[in-house]
Amino acid sequence: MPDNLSLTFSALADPTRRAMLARLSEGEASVSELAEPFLKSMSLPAVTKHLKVLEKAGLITKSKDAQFRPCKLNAEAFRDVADWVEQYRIFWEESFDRLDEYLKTVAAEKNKKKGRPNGRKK
Amino acid sequence: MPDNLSLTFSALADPTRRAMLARLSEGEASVSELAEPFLKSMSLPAVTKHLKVLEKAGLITKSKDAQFRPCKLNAEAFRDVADWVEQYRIFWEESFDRLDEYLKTVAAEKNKKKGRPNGRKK
DNA sequence: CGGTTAATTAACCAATAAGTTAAATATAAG
DNA sequence: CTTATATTTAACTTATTGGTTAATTAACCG
Repeated sequence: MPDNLSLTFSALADPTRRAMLARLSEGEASVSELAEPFLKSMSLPAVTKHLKVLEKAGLITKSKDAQFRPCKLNAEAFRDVADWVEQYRIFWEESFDRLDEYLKTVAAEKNKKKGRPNGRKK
Repeated sequence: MPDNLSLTFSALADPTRRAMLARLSEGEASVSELAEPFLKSMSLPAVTKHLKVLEKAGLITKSKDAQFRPCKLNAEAFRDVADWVEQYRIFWEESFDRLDEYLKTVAAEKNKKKGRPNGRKK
């Protein structure tokens, strides 16, 4: 049983599902509305399965309206992803001096623990 | 052949791999250094495989230093994830009025296209 | 050179994922 | 009640994933 974040990332690792999320970012949609762009390339049960994956990952919620099942985005899962990636911001924002500085601070704390790896030959 | 973002999310969908990335956020590490916390629970070849997944996803790069293969984070893939999730920010930042407003604008644009789904019974 | 350490490759296995078609369920509507 | 629409479930297939052990490659060290 994978943890939530694993479920979420796993759900996002599919372009069909990401396209469905993109569609939902423009508002609620029923299963068949969501399915419409994909029916050339996959069956309806396949769509149902994708939606189930998104639902289990907490990325969407489904409700009932007559025979329809309107879906919408669920903020929390997106926030979880955003929070996770946030901790790496320093690595992708090109401020190499700050990064370098940062890496040195962590390294310094670390060297009290075990003096092995970072002395190299050459 | 999945697209890059799919590869990346897929690589992130595993707690072992995310732990490796966390370790690398504290600085470069060789394969065996990265492996160390996991050797109780998995073999070295398993670690190699995980690293290969991270590498193919562009999340890390490997270099050579004698018989060691120091690994480090690769900013771009993280930026891709951050950029992707950014487009959903409005959904997870609790400004429901703005969200509501936003959704209405998109809906308005949309209603010129097809007048079906949003009239409801009850 | 011969041994040791670091890491990878090969061959295999079990579980999961992503799709299929056919059948079933739920609700609305005539 | 019957039919039509929306969606899901079941059963099955194929490919991929994540792990294993055994063998191999690469580079250093005495």
